[in-house]
Amino acid sequence: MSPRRPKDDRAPSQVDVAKLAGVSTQTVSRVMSGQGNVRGETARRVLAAVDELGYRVHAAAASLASGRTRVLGVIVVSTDRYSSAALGVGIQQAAAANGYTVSTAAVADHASTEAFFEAFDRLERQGAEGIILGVPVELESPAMRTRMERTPATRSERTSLDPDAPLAVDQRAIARLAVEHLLDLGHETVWHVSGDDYWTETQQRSEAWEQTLRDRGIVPPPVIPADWTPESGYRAGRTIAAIPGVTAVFVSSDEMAFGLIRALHEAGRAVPDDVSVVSVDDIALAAYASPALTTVRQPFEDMGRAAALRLIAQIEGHDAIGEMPSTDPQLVVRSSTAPPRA
Amino acid sequence: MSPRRPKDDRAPSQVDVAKLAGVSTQTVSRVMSGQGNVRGETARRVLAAVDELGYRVHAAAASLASGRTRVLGVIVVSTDRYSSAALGVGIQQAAAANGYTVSTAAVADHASTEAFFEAFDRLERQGAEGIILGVPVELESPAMRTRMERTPATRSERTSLDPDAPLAVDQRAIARLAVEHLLDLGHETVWHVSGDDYWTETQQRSEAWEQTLRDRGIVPPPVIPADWTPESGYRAGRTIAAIPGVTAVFVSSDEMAFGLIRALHEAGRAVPDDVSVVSVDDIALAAYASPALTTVRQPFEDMGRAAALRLIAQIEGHDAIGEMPSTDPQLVVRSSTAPPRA
DNA sequence: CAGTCGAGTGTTTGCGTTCACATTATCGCA
DNA sequence: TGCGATAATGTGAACGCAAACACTCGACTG
Repeated sequence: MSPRRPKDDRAPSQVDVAKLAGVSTQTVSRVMSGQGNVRGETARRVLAAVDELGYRVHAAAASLASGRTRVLGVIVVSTDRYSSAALGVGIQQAAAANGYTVSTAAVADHASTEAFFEAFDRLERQGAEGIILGVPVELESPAMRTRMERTPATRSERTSLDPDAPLAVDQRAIARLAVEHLLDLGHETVWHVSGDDYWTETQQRSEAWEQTLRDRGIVPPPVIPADWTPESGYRAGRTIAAIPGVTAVFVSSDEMAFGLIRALHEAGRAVPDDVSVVSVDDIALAAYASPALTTVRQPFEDMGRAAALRLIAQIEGHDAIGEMPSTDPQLVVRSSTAPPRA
Repeated sequence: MSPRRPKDDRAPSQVDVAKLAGVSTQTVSRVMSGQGNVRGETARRVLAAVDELGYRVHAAAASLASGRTRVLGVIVVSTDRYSSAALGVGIQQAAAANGYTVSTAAVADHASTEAFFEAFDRLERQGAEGIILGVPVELESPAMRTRMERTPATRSERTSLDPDAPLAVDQRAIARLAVEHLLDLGHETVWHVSGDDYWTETQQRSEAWEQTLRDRGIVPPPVIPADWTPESGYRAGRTIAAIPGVTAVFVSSDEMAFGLIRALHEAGRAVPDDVSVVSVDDIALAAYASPALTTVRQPFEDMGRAAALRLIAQIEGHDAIGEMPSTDPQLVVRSSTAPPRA
């Protein structure tokens, strides 16, 4: 049953298949790429030969001849962070569904621009026809511009290439949802633990948090900076625990919320009895925190899918592939929020 | 400053560089692949031309001519599970350090064998020179055998390519560490919430858990099955809460432990006062659970690194690249365990 | 001082495919 | 019954690079 190979141990080629099926290589090519214009009977003969020889298209050769690779590049932060993983799942799905392969390059969290470009170039050299940027990076530099001229790129959190394009997920809406929930519960003000400054999301959420407070005539307290990690959330929690009168906190990720709540508890502040906490993401563990996290869900998988579809559309020169998944943030109320103590 | 391109818009090729530098294409090739035997002065001239034209090696052409792609394939479960993400980080590192690119294919959690083979074939066609299997799969089938003859594959949890090779991380040691910790604390027996049956780890841990109990003359209670997700941990927790007299549980992942502990709390059983819990993995959030999880750490990143290095060594035909990262499991005692109530 | 070696460089060939075009079969319709 | 149109197939030439081999030249050997 093992496919018989040509005498030398080289893998069977189109020529071998053509010979066995009694057709030209061009016909084999047509059958393999499914581009029609082949009689059913002929196609069947070719397929039989393919099967017998165990032939498979040599991607490098095909790509050399056609100029296409059907490879999507992804640059991600080298981390086990939930958001990256979930984004990846969506990207993979969309890519596979459209016959693309995904090539990944990871860069350290606060990598230098050079490290980033290196990753970009590695993917480009590898033949990536488009690149999804899952890391915060300045698109306006000349170096980035020339690269993007050659190879289309898209940022996973944007709706288009244009650096001013609206975000795929409205980050301001996220902050507004969180802050208003807290305010509506009766809290007098809301403190904010932000994510890492390098990320666009961070700034947008901070601004919207501030704006929402001001809209209600509240003077915002200072932002407490952190960097997405649970450890940084813990540190922020200690800071907050030392400030008297804090009853509500908007923290920019669930992972930080875990650290924050732990620090609060250690300091004798109960959540939500003394302090209410709203975070962002709705990771799988959010529902199983103690208390279960009230959080604003970001549809990471959908974002990944959307980014991939966007890029594929651009590569192939049409406007859209199927419908873009909707990516509206959504407040999920659980047990980490409550009205302030009377 | 923008690199001048040849008149037609095609990307510059080796020929263009050769012409500009006044050498043969072969010399350009030698310079690009850094294989020496080129006079410093000549190399400099070539590099200058490369720079001026913005030339980059065309991977597909190079790979067609040389028969090498320097691509590593990875098949992972399409999930945001912590272990997969961390494994990926290690793989990326090792690959990049050795000049390899990583191509990923994701399959659903309980995908059919066909879906798996499809992913494998996609990577192979894409030119992967070796494939890391991050999913549980039967290596003994004929279909798998013929594939592995062509393309070396290794399972991320094993120490070598050999399907019977010992596990990279001693799963029995993990279970033993967990169970003995609980027993030494004074618990009379230890219940076990297992992971998904498809995974090798699951069976090994169950066996070692059982064995460790028997070695101390304890008859093991029935295993409570789960599937790695926090939800399944929660369900297992409800089951356990309904059983009187349970004081110690060994649960096969931190993520399940979150669910388990939540269910226990809801049922009025305190952790660790009423029930002690030891889990496995030591994910980033483990230290921030309430209570902080006592867990057996698995060095996922190192496992990923080791798998990649192993594969690269085999691809290149030498025995080892640098030292293999050590991958010993390690008990991390935090606050989810305590002696049984008097 | 002829012979040998090796570093540096060039020439030719082939990798396995697809593209553009040429050719041949097939069909419908007047 | 014949003619044009269209479908099915074949032919030759790239695609951009590295492998294999050939060549040149200076340095070193004995």
